[in-house]
Amino acid sequence: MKPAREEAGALTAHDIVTAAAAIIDEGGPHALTMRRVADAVGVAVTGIYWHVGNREELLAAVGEHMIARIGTLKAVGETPVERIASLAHQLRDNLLAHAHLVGVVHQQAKTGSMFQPVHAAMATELAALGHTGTNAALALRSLQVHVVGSVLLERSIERFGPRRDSRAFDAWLGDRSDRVLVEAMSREPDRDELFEYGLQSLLATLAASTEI
Amino acid sequence: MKPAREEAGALTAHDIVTAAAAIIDEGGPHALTMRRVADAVGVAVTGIYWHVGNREELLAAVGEHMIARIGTLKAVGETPVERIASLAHQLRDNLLAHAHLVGVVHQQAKTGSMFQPVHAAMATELAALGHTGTNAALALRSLQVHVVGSVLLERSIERFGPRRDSRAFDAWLGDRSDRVLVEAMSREPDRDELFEYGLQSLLATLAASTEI
DNA sequence: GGGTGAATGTAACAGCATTACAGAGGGGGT
DNA sequence: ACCCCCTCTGTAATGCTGTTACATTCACCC
Repeated sequence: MKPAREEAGALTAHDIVTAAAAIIDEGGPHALTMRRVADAVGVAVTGIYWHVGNREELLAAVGEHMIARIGTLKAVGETPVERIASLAHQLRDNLLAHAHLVGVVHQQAKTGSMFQPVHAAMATELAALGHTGTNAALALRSLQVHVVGSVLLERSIERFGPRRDSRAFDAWLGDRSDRVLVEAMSREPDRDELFEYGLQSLLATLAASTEI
Repeated sequence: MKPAREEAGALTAHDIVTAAAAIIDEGGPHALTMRRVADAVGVAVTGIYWHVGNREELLAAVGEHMIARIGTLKAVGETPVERIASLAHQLRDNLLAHAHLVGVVHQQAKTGSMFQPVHAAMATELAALGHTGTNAALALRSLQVHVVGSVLLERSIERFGPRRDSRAFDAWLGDRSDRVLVEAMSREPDRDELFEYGLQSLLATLAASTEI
């Protein structure tokens, strides 16, 4: 019998992985079902198992795919601090574009691999600031925590939409005088501003400890 | 017919929620099955639905349970900065004890409610530092991002154990001279040290902007 | 006793991951 | 030409999941 999928006779594992990545991209890992992947590539479920083995292995392959897609970023700016900041921003933008896939990579404890090129680039700038060895490693990891943490936090908020918790505002009203603070906390936060604040804090301590 | 569960004739929603929280605590949200909850409290599956309605509603109730359990923390220390740091540490310890439940709360976008008491306590200290209004709100949220981000990152690492990615080390070897940095990055990070580094960075910027 | 509503159990449905098994198709050996 | 083996795909089944329609028990009130 003629196979259902007309063109491109051979079904490759790569096709499956890209289809799976697309499904996860819109709908999260929860939406990734083997049946759906099979339908997407036009094949029976068992074909998926033949090529990728498992759902877990499929997720692992999707993670590798994501890691490869990050690619190399280019540091821009005059000072080392500016260049580090530019790397962090580029990375964040890249990750936010595929926030669900970041979660997949992270759940496989492969975040380190994903960050490796950026770490290498940042290490150069850190060395210019006088940070090397374990000191530089700590700084790199702190930057990583901040970027990944921000992206992961943003992801799950998106998922549920801006469903504000009404009690928050009321509870704050029982507080003391700072009306502006209360009102600011009851609004949606500006995520870019938040990311920038933490990033600048880290960069400031880096610059400060240089001068010692 | 006599019901299977002998003691405590009345099955309350509270029993179900605590059982569900226990299941999630060891095994993550993935392990929360309606049938498993039913077995845990010694009742048929439909009993669960009668009391809590839904799996989603059950998760929401577990989230509320977790929020209530955080309780009020007590700031200790001489300076406002020390007191804020103590609050952050206490909160982190509390959350780490139930890291899976933090994920549940966060996925319901109710992290704000969970943080409300801590925010109130921190706001007092921030005011002592001269931070009020939108400025203080930004600082509070940055602290929240750091604490929650750290806990969430730690959670998924735990889940998969210390499965180091072998390529990371090899890739770094192709780099330039800093052997100490390479070796430090290939080791497991010290999470406490990492948390402290980011926290102190935030606190430093808080203290610095006071003096302006 | 009769009714009324809360609480529970039985049994079923659809969807999920996974797998045992049977084929189709092609290439190589004889 | 024939056969066999390897790669790949489909059919059908198993056991898990959430959820619900329905019947049943139990306690209380009139």
